[in-house]
Amino acid sequence: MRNKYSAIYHDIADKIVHRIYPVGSYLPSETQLSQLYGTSRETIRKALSELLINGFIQKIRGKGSIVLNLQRFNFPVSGITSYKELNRSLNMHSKTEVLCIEDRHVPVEKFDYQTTEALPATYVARLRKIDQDPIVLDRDYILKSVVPHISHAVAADSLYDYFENKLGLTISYATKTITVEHPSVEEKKWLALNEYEDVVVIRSRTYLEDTTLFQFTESIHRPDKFNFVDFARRQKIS
Amino acid sequence: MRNKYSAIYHDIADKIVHRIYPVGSYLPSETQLSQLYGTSRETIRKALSELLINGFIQKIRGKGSIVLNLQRFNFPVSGITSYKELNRSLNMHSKTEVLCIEDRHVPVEKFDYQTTEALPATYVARLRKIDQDPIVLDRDYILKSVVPHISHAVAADSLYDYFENKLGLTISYATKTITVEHPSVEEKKWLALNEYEDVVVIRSRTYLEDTTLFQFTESIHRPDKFNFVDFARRQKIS
DNA sequence: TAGTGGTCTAGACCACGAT
DNA sequence: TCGTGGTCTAGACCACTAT
Repeated sequence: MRNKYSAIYHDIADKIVHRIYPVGSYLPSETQLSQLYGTSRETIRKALSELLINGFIQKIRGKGSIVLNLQRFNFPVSGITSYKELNRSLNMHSKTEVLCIEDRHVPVEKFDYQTTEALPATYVARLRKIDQDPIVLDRDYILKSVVPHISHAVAADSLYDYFENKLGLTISYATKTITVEHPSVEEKKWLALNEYEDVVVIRSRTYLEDTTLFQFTESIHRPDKFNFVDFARRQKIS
Repeated sequence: MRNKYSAIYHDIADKIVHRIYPVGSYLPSETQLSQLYGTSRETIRKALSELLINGFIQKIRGKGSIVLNLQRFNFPVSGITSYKELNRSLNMHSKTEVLCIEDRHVPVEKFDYQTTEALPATYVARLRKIDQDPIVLDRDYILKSVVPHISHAVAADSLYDYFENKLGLTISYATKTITVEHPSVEEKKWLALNEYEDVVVIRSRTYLEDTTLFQFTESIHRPDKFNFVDFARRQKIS
C-alpha cells in the first residue's frame, strides 16, 4: 500500500466492488485519473494494468476502460492463497484439524521432482471441514533447510501467516498440477468417500523470492465439493 | 512483434529456451539490456515483466533477474488456447472428429449465466482423440449474433483460427469453472469410460475485446487423461 | 477533429544486496 | 560504496473511436 500505483489500484478496485464504478460503465480516462490522483499517466497505467490482469476491467483502445462483471472467488488453485485467507475472505465457516506432524523425507517422485538427494522436511497433514463435512485433505512437506521446526499451534492456525509474518519469508511463486486419481484407503476414510469415488489432487511446489524451493503440498479434494473458478486472458502460443 | 518490448520479450524468451541464458544464471542487468537493444530502461522492464508473469524469470532486487526452470505446458485450462495451437506446440498426434453441428439455444443454467432471453447459437460437438484414444469431448455454443454460420470444415479444423484470422474477431478473456461430475450416458459412450468413472468438466464463457460474450464451451475430460499444469504467483487477498 | 488508450523516452530518486 | 531492480515523472508520438 505504500506505492502510489498499488494505492490507486486498491482505491479503484474498492470503488468497483462497491458499485461506485458500476459494471458496464467506463472509468474516467487515464488523463482524468492522473489529475484526480495527482500523479503521472504511467503510474495510472500501472494501476489499471493490475486491474486488467485481475479481471476488474477491460481496456478498449480509443474508448476507455470498462468495468467487468466479475464473480471470481479465486479458489486456491488459481493462485497461491492460504486457506486461512480464503476462509476469511469468503466467510466460510470452516475448521482445520491437524492430523499429524512429524519428520519425513519428501516423496519427490510424487511431485515429479528430480533429485538424487533426500530432502528432510516437516510433514503436516490437515483436514479442512466446512459445517462438519470434510472437504480437503492437505499434506505439506516443509523443508527443514528453510524452516527447522513447526509447532502444532502454527499448523492449526496458518502456515503462511507464520512463514511470512513471523519468519519474514517472502513466498513468491509455485508450480502446480491438477489430476484426478483413485483415493487411498486413508484418503477414503478421512474424506468420507463413497465407493468408486475419485478425488481431485493438486500438487504444488512453492518457492521463495530468492528462488529457493521450500514447500511441497498435496491437496486431496472431494470431487463433489471441488469447484475451481478462473479468469484467463487470451495469449497466443508463439 | 511490431512493438519493441514484445520483440525483446520474444528474443529473450527464445534465448532462455535455447539455453543461451541457462537456468539459474542471471540475465544482463536492465541497464545493460537497454544498451544491448538500444532502448530505454522502461521498455526493457516491460519485456522483463512479461517474462516474469509467464514464469521465465524471477527478479531479485539488488541482484538481478534469474532464469527459472520452467516446464510449463499450459494446458487449455490455464489460459485461452485453442486445441489446434496446443496440438502443434506439444507435438501431439491428435485428431478431431466432428460429431454434430446444429442450431440450438444455449443451456444457460449449465453455465451459471443469468438471463431471461433465449440465446440462439450454433452447437458444435467434437471429440478429440490421441492415438485413437478419446480424450476430450468439446461442446461449443457460438452465438448467432456474433457468428451467423459455421461450416463443417471450420469445425474440423479450428474455430479460433476461423474467428481470429477469417472473421477478424479478437478473443480477449474468459471465465471458467472446473468441476468433477458423473458422466451422462452419451459422455460415457464417446469417452469409452468404465463403470463408475467420473469426468472432469470445464465450462467457460469467452468474451471479445469489446466485452461481447460470444461463446459458451463445455469440455468433458477423461479423468485418467486430465492433467492441468499451472504457474502461479503469490498475491495476498486484501 | 478531439479524445481515448498504446508505446517509448531520458532522467530522477529510492531500497536493497554485495563488497 | 557501487550496482541492482522498484517507482515515478513529464512529455512525446502513434493508432483507434467517435462525432
